[in-house]
Amino acid sequence: MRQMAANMSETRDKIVAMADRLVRTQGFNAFSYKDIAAPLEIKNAAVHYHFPAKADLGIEVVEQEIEKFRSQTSRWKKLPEDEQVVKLTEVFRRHSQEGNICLMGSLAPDFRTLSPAMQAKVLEMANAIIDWLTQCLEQGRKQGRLHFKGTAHTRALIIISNLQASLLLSRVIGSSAIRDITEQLLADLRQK
Amino acid sequence: MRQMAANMSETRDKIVAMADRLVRTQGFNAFSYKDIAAPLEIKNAAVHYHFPAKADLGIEVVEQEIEKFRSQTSRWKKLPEDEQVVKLTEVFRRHSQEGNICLMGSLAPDFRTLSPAMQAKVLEMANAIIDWLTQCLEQGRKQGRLHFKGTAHTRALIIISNLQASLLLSRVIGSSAIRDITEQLLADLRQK
DNA sequence: AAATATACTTACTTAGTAGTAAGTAAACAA
DNA sequence: TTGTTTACTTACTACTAAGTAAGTATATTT
Repeated sequence: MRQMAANMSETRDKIVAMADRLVRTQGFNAFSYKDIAAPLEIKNAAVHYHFPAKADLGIEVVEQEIEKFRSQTSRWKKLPEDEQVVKLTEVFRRHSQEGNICLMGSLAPDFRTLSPAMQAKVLEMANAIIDWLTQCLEQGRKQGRLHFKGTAHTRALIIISNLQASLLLSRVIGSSAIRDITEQLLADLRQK
Repeated sequence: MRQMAANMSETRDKIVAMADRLVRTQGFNAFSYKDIAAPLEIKNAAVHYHFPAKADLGIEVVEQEIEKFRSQTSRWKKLPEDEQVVKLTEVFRRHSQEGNICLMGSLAPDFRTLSPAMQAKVLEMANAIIDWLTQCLEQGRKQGRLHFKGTAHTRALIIISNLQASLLLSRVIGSSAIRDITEQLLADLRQK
């Protein structure tokens, strides 16, 4: 009657994937271990076995997101900077199509209700994205491929804000928002 | 031992004000009726007396926000359009100083967990803000006071995204974000 | 073959949460 | 003065949440 313990932590991966989806679709405070356990056909306590506290699960989700982001951006390294920014917007558009919002947009509203350790992880994620985009914009301007006023850091904040919030807005007013916003953003950056 | 029933619905107003604060600081799904009742020194059931279900309370909070927005913007009517946009950014900066995020930023992540009636109210709020800013930008461009590429509607979406998300980002990476972002946004709009 | 570790389940506790039914003091209206 | 409405409180129900302790089948090591 017992299930195969086929290979180690297959269930663990499924739990994290489900949690990731739930954080993005529902918000961190709006899902429970039951919402993870039921569809995977395991028991509540099995989730607690892998992640004793909900914060542990949240931290893992954020950590994997940071990992994913770093590996994606490093794969774009050889592309010209304007193409790299396009890649970034495509990541967000894909999320939008799946009905997901970005982790930052989902976790920032609840930020104060998160454990200190999880807050730290979210900050780490924010900095990873901001630092990468700042670098990319700086470099792109030097190469004459991107054009914008002000510091690269402030421009990075503006662009990330746009991407993040466009996913939120899309959910309320419909998915055309993300397309319109990203297209205009790229046009702004490309024009001298 | 009973309290004065001094004037009608004084308590009701306090409940809505407290709910508004809690939605903005914690998120709609992260506060309970106890969090409202305890600091007001009333009982849980008193909140249910005024707002039978949590969604009723949420709807009232959003409705009052729409009301507040309409009355504010109508007071700016005589100002030049660029000044009106400045006023809008000031509203957001003030929220930032109080540690609040905007209602849209707080409710959009949880959107799918909200009742249909509340979803409709949130959409109404989004449209009120977008429509106003679209009009304002359109008019400002016609007057030669504001400069931007693309449609006024898309530009309105971009600016609202920025304001909204800058409050979220501020919470995670610190409050300098909102200042930097709003200043750059205004500079962009003013420059030919 | 025995001991141990892994990956769970069963069964539970504790602590909320939204929501309700019934009662009550004060204000107000007929 | 009686009746009714307003604005609550008291005391609950039904449910869900996170988290835990103890047991068990399988796999791995010794």
